[in-house]
Amino acid sequence: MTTKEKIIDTALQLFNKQGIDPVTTRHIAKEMNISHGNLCYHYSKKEDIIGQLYHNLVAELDQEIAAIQSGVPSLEMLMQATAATFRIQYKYKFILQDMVAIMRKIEPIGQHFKVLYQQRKNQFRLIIQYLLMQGLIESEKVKGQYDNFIDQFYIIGDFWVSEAEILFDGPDEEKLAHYTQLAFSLIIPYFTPKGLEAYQYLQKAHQKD
Amino acid sequence: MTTKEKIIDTALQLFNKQGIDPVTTRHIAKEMNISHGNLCYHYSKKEDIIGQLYHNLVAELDQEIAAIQSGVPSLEMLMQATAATFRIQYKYKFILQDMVAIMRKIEPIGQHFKVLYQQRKNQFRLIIQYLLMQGLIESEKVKGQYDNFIDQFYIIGDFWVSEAEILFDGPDEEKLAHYTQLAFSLIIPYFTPKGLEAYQYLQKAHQKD
DNA sequence: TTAAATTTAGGACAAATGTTCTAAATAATT
DNA sequence: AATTATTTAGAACATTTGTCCTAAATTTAA
Repeated sequence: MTTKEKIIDTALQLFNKQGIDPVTTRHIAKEMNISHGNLCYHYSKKEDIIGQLYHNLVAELDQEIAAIQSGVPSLEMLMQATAATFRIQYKYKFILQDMVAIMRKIEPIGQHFKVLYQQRKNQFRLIIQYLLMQGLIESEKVKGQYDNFIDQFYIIGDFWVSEAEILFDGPDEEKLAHYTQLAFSLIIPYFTPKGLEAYQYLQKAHQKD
Repeated sequence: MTTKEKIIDTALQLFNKQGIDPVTTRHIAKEMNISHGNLCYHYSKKEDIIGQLYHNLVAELDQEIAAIQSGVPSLEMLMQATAATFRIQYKYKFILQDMVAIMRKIEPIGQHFKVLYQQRKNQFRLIIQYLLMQGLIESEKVKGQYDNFIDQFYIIGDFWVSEAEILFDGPDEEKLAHYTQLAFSLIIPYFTPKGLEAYQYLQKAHQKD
């Protein structure tokens, strides 16, 4: 691993543990036993490190989603995509926990996130349409209901890490499983009997892993 | 207004606009045209100011909720409580936007929030029971469904301000109305036909205001 | 009115932070 | 083997921040 990579790695650990505010470039350098000057040679500003980490987060998400979406859309695909997304988000949890502060400090990230959000929303719309066509979820009781649903899903998807940091005591794997299930269960009340059956089947299959 | 009150007032404005990190005690003092020494006489530490503001948030929430809950439980009550809560949360939005950072910086707040969360959850459980008894919402399709629902509701309730800061362009009142509706609409898929009717009636009544 | 308490202004000081610079050490290239 | 480029360490510097102190000004109480 190059020094540059190790800086990113160490910074991620420290940011995740303490948040961006109390972690300085000097702390990162000390943690990995290199000089402060050396660290500044690679990343002269803390913002550059955060920017790189945000870039890595997005890259990992893109890669994972692309891999999953290469298959046929299905309920299982949605579950897998959710689980994969949550796992990656948790890996970079400081970004979501300090989201507003980061967006204010580094404007381009805020802009990018906005675009990304629209893309994700459109992707989700396609999946909803698929689930409707397959008769797995009911048609809208109220106009715009599924648009609301998507917004709700993404708020929880972006901020469960913050809520978990404050409220959840327990190992990371349990935390991840709990909140993945919590978010995904948003869809349950929309299921048709057929959809519910498919969901419960997948749940059982997943528990065997 | 005493100097002490004005400090709290000014700090709230600055924190809401810029977040806690970039706002220093000197900025607050300068903003209100008093000396830095004077400000430190009243609040020697930034944490004390944040603590006071958190205290005020909780006090306002308690007061509002108590007033609303003095009446008979109803769907309208739940809507009013949601709207009132969201309004107060938005007034102190920096607390929710910088939640994780604040909890880490000031541990007692984190502890208090945990307790508060359990209280709110229990209150909500009572309301759910009431709505069930009145036949306004369906009984659980899946065990633990309404517990999940409450958790989902509170994640959105706590973090819509963060999402809105990044994604929503528009005046505060619209923002507030949009996210209040978004959170409340979580309950729609659980409505019985009777519940849906009651909801739509209340929606219309509310739009006339 | 006088004495005491409170409030205010301004400065002092150490510690921390972001940033830049220089020179040594190491690696790569010719 | 020589030289060029890259990487590293360490120091230096201005700024900022939290904290404390003193003395003046103002208000309150006796």
